[in-house]
Amino acid sequence: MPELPEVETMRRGVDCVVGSRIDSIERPPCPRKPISIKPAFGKLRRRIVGQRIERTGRAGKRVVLWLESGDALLFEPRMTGLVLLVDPPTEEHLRLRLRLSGGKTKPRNPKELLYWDRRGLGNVHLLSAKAFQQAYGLQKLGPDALDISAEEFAERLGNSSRMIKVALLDQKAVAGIGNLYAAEILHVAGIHPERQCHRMSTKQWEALTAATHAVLAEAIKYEGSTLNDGTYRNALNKQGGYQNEHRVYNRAGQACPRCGGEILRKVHTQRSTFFCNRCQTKRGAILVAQVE
DNA sequence: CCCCAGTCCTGCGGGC
DNA sequence: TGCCCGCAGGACTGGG
Repeated sequence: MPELPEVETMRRGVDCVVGSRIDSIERPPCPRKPISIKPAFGKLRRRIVGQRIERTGRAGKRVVLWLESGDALLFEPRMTGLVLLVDPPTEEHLRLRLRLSGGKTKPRNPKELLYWDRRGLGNVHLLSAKAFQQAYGLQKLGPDALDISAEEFAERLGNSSRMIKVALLDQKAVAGIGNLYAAEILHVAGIHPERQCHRMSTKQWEALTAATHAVLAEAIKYEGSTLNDGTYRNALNKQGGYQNEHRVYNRAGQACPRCGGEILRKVHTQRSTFFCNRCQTKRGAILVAQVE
């Protein structure tokens, strides 16, 4: 589930590792299939041990640690991965442990950085700066959803016949939006999820852009969404709070908080979509995006 | 190129 | 009480 707000919360949580040096990396004993690590563990270890962490970043739904060598160490949590500074939820799903030294003492001086992943769909990749550009440049990964403009949105998706809900999940078009926030964003924008991209008006692209920025910024403020399975945590193993603010996600059968209509669930490209059938209109009036 | 179905993975909850 | 199966959705692959 981690989407942009959760990954950005993780990044902010581990930002205090900047200035630290990586003393060692270990793979804790794990009875399960190991997560994907590239390059192979031994080579990755040789390239990162002894390196100072210069800064943190985010590439779509990946946390990036930039090393003094210029290499980028990427953590991609996919569904159930966590980047942590403290003890993980369970020992058995702990996949990597980086031991750190030096670095800042405020707000805290982390001694280790952990990668934990229950389902193990996530991965850890080390890329040179050049390889990073090739893999995550604007050709491969769209503009970040926090920054994208209405013009960029329209330029990248305006000719597509896809439904807007499906297109929002395309990381090449816009980076960072997943199934949960696509539903929330479209509800705030007042746009029906089945609206085809090439039928969207300029005003709708503007409403979509405003809703995207507003919903994601609000979700970051709440430190992301921890769903019923309780998996998602920030770097200090604390739950997010945005799940209590969801307008439509996982709320099929309940009343729309804006108009009182019934929230529906439909499946598009094998993913659940939640929306209000009354105030998210396929055509007609565009509602003003309102985020409290 | 564009688009979509299938795939991986684990834990949970519904049905029986 | 236990078993089975469907579902959750990140990103990638292959095929139409």
